[in-house]
Amino acid sequence: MSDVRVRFAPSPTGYLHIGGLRTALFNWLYARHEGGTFIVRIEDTDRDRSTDEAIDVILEGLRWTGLTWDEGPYRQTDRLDLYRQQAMGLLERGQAYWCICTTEELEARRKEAQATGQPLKYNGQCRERGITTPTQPAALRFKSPQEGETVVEDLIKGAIVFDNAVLDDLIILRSNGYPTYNFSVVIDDAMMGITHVIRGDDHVNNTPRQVPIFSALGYAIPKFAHLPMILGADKARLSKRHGATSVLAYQEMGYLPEALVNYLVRLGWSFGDQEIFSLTEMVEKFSFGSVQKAAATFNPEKLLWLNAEYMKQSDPKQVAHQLQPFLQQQGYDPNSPIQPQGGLEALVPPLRERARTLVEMVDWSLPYVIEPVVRDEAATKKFITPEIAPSLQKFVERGKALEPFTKETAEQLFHVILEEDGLKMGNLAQPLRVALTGRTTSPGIYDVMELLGKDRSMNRILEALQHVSSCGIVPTDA
RNA sequence: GUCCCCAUCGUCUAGCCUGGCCUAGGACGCCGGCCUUUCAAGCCGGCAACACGGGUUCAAAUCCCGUUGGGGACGCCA
Repeated sequence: MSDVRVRFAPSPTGYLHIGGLRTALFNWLYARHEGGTFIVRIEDTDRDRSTDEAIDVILEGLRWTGLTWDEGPYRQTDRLDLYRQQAMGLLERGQAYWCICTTEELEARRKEAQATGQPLKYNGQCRERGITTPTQPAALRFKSPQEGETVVEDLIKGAIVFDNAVLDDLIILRSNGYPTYNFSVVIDDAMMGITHVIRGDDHVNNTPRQVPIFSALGYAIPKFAHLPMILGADKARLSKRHGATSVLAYQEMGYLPEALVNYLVRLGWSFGDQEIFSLTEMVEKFSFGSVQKAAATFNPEKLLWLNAEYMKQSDPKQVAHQLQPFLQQQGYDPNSPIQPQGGLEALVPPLRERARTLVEMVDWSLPYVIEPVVRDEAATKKFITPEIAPSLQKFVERGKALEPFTKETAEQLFHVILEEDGLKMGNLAQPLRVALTGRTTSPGIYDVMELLGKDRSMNRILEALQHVSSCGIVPTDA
């Protein structure tokens, strides 16, 4: 194992979203590529917005996509003493100071600065006050360097130069005693020996604020890699407005985790013209050098295509397994005798040519797993006609005697009847399809019959013929 | 407003670092055709981009500068 240590550090204020998952993925890929350690750390220092439910959901999302972690999940709220201790050290060494400006004052100043077009920067009012023992609520601020420049050597974007004059004296300890993000992240990255900070590029501007804290504390500065953002179709940062952004929502919509991950890795990373990568391949081929600098737009159509590709390439048994819970939601009972011939996995090869998600596949599956079949009225009326009824009748009579009843023997019978009755393929196939499945679209009818088996196939045709007889058009003794 | 980042088909991208092989390649989507018992799938073909302006050079998508456009950040959020 190499000494590379990376972390995914979500804040548990909501679900795991697409952007977060992509960040986690790139951390994971780099860790695995280098044989390093992937750490999960929950940044829950915002005690108003953090919830345990959110932690569960985030971890569940990570598990679903197979991004296994080696250490953690650590929680920052378990480490509060550590941050306070480090903050006090800074205070003692004169690298931090108490600030008694109230939130209201700060807010008012910000508003005014905004209105007059001034920089929205803390004015340093308390910097020289030298408050040693505050008698009112006070926050601790870090004395940021105000001269010179800070250069961040980003692994993706290259060197980024910041004039230190733009740096705020940022709050590191809130008046409630909790550390703020920019402080706890530094302490943890340092103490956990993080070697590479891989995060969204909405954090680039935080980097020059964090670097001086590492230095003030005497810690080594990690390497940074800032990933481009993922945008919605309107080019705005991906958010709820853009529809589903929760990772688990994709699970519910019937996406395969491997497909989602594959889609996400290609949002910002590429390897020549290759589109499809197994997890192993991604790990092997990943490098920061081929990570895009520009933001990417999330394209649900391409995700759909990839998902369809994965369903086609996966082991049918595996797909059937993933399909089952979705089917059960629609009333399928795995213990019922009503099963496709060959089991659920026999359904997968014909249906995956027609479905792009597991949810779509469920709809195609219904005729084979639910009795009685749901019949489309219009289709039945149109195709199950008095004219074709005798041929269907004949199909049943002879079909009953077929042994074995397979798609091959069904096909033979079909052709015999075509010839005898002088019919074209379409004349008989479409009525048969409607009789068997209740709908006008399905896999090839021989496949359908094999999936249904002899008894159910014959019964379905008979049921359909009832429709003709109940209309009183032709008598039938079926 | 200030700071930072970015810029190849509608979208994801290859090419850029190490200028000529680029008449700019692939993929999604779209359009057309083939196949065909329906719907798909599959196969074949088509439309479609180097943001703009200046340099540098024999030669620029590739290097430099500027403009424009887009994104991000500016919290006692993370």
